[in-house]
Amino acid sequence: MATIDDVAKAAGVSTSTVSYVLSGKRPISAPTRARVERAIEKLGYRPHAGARALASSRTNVIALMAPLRVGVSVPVIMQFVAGVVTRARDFDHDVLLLTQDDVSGLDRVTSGSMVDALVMMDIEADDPRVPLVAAAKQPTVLIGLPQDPEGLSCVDLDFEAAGRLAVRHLVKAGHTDVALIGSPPEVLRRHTSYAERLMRGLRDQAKSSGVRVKVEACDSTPSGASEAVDTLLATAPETTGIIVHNEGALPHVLARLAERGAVVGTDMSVVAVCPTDVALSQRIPMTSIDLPAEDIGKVAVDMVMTRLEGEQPSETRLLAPVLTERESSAYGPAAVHG
Amino acid sequence: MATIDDVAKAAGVSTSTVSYVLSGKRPISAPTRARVERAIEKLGYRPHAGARALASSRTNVIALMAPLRVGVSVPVIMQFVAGVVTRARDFDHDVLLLTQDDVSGLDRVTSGSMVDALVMMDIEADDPRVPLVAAAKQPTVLIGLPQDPEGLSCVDLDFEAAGRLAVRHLVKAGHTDVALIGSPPEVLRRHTSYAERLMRGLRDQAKSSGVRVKVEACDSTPSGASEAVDTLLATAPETTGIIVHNEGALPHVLARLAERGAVVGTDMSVVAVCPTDVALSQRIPMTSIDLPAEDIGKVAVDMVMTRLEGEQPSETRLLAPVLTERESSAYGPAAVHG
DNA sequence: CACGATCGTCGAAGCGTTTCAACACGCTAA
DNA sequence: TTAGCGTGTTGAAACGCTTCGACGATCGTG
Repeated sequence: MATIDDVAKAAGVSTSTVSYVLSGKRPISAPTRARVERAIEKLGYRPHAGARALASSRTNVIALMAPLRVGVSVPVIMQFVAGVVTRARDFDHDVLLLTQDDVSGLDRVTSGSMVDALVMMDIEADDPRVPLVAAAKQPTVLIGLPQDPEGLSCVDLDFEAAGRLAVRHLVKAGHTDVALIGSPPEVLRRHTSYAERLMRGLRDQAKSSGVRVKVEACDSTPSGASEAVDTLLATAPETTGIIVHNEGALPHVLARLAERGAVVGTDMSVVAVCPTDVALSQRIPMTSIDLPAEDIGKVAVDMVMTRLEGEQPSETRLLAPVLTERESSAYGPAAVHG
Repeated sequence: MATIDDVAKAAGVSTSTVSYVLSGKRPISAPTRARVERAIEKLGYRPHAGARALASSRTNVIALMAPLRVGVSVPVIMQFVAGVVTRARDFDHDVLLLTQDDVSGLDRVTSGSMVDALVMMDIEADDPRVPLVAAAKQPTVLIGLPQDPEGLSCVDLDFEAAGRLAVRHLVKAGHTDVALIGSPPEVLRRHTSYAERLMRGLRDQAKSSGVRVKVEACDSTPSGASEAVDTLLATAPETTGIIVHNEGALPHVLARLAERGAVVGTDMSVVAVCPTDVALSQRIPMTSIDLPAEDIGKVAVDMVMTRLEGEQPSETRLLAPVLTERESSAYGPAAVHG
């Protein structure tokens, strides 16, 4: 491999000049720049990442810690990841992938100066990783909201607003008895904050709109979904509007409703909280509140880069929810009869 | 951050001694080792990754190029990725994530010495990336089979054997008219080799078993699946055994079959080629040929590590398919009537 | 016309490791 | 007694880059 010295020799300049051509940190005359660039081209020169990291204490790599196995809906994760990776490239950074359970990886990549910054997904209310990265010298952005962000930046969909929005939509359509089919019990047990935030918004809005609301946890399996639907229909038979916040269970919820003879879009309005493409790939196009996973990933990178260049203060950004009406929701009984 | 010199000073030895304690490349007496280890502990010392890479030309990072967006079933991709990442950790390596479309990333990470080796997923028959990595100094393992591996190692499920196995299973159950609902047209157009290999095995076995076989491409959408089922039932109404090799379409294929009045497991036998957990999360547990994505990812890392330590020759490993009988396949007409 | 800025370039000192050659020491063997 | 050997340790030279301070040349300004 050619080194910067080779390039300098070939171009008839000093190594520092080559370095400044590359980094643009000092003015270089046009002819010199041209000669250097030609030499780089000819030799196929690439700076050695390690050497660069050593000299500049910048790696141009960010770490992304993602839940690679557990229940959390896989397509959603992929979209986050895709957003992070593509946006990172826009900033000329690469992405080192860490798994959620590899907690020691945090120390490894931060203390070892392997990365310039971190992005962590799927944050729990009392996440043990938060204090670790808060102590690191690298800036970190959390996707999700911990109880105590400890000066870290956070970004997420505003699930509380999403809960309110979903209920308002159903109320406006005349429904008076609504329900949530939500996350799996283990997610709730971990106090993953998005689940709780959605419920809070839901309940607030239901209260102020004067409608009844029933909440069911739901495993992301066919049987889990069936069970949730069955108990819902048994314990709150007057329900005509359902909010589903569980991508994995969604198809099975719809299937079970069909089996039970409820026609979604007519007898029963269903609003999903999920990425748009998931909403569109169901048996009928779902009215949904978009979970803009890829955007969130991108915003996370934007935030991390901002903190990397200036000593910006930390911030929390909650993206406003957007509801798109499709074929799974319709006017409910009160509106019909009223 | 503490450096190796700080450790050396604290332990009262030279820096090289500390280095040898860390790497184990030279014998160190027990007492010295103990002193050094204590110093490391006390100072919370971590070697600087960049410095290490510069001096040793080893980064302890491997690159993984994964298709982060397109049609290929997302859960399957995740399993590959999970397999690669966890196995890499077993070898004390981290994973740098590249997206499939970022072809220039290959040159960046190889020429820039950012990684020790590469793993590339979703290889097409005439993949433009193959010559690139073949020219790199880092060893590479391909998940999938290109037309010309150019001395690179490959690993994949033996899809040809899987095709034969699926047909044999259906034939043994008495079916005489079988069909494949396969990959989306765009996958076929790209000549992604697994699709073609499965079809080859399928046709071979059908021929030698004397059964008829019909092949339908299929988009991974509800409508695509419905269409495929409809044309199949229209053009080959005598079909009683279906092989589905399309994770995304699978649920919709089953749904459409149900709508059309075909009872899967009784009127119609269906064999899926997909990861076990996908097979199990359908409306009924599917008879399936497992696509051991996580294992394949792990094997890929094993192979890449082998090539990293010795100058092993390249090899191609095709994993033998395993069929597990569940509730979606049953004895067909010939067996029943015969 | 002399003065200080500004521009473009250079030399050299790091950055924190690994690793090679060398050496000190205590043995054994001759 | 000495040569030779293995064991454990060391000093110093890379590794390839960035960046600081310095310097000559060119410029505008009073």
